Amino acid sequence: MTQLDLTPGQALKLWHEVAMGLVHGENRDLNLRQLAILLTIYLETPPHTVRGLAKQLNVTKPVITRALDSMGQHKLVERRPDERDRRSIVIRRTVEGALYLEQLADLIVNKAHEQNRHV
Amino acid sequence: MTQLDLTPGQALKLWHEVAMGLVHGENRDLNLRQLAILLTIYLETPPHTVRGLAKQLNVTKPVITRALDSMGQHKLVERRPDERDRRSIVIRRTVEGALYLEQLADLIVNKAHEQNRHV
DNA sequence: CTCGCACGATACGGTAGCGAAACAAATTCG
DNA sequence: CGAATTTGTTTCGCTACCGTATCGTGCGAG
Repeated sequence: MTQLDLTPGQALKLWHEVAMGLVHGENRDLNLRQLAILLTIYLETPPHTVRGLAKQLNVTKPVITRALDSMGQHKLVERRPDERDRRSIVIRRTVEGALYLEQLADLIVNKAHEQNRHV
Repeated sequence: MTQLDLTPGQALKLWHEVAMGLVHGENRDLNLRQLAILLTIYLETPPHTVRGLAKQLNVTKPVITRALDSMGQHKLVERRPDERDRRSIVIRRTVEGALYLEQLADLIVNKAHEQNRHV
């Protein structure tokens, strides 16, 4: 398995490069909180609900609702009713969301590789 | 020199962990854009001016002015007049800003090391 | 000396996000 | 059944940012 060893300097530089890449791109949506929500949905084991996400991220429920609204408009996630308990909804992944995170991963990986050349 | 090799999965997981750390912890209201500005000031070679930062980040000048306002309130950066050209100002680093980024670097490094254990 | 230009700051109108509180609907429990 | 609880949403008042346009000041060419 690839070991992940970073010096503090490398860490900041990597974060800088990626942040610059996101800012440069048309990433005008998706705030840091919303990105954290999106990543939780895609990386943690389902099912995901509003209250569950609110608890994991230590934010209030309306924050999740609003994040789902905006991310739903971009089709990055999908809301489905929970058949077992109709008070709840289940947040599901979408093809578009997976693609979006794939691009983010590529950005990070590429910036990390760039550092190897420059150092 | 430490090589920096990341799989896409590792990249997303790392970004997720760090984003969660920032969201969960006391986020200093620093926007992704503002963080990019702060990192540019600390990682790129000085001197830094409003117009220069605006160009590097591909944003308008008021964005820089406002970011300097809020970061200045937190003492993360400092404005100084440019003696050679009094129309310009020079943005300088502060002890508090360096400390803040040091903590950010630690967060990233720690999350990266945690991944080695879990994988 | 004057006029145009460059620099950073500000005004303005608009959008989006926030927390607290109130809300409707579904479930649970007495 | 009916009351209390849970779940997600909405409302309300507020703050933070944004981009465009404009301003005040300092510089510099003519």
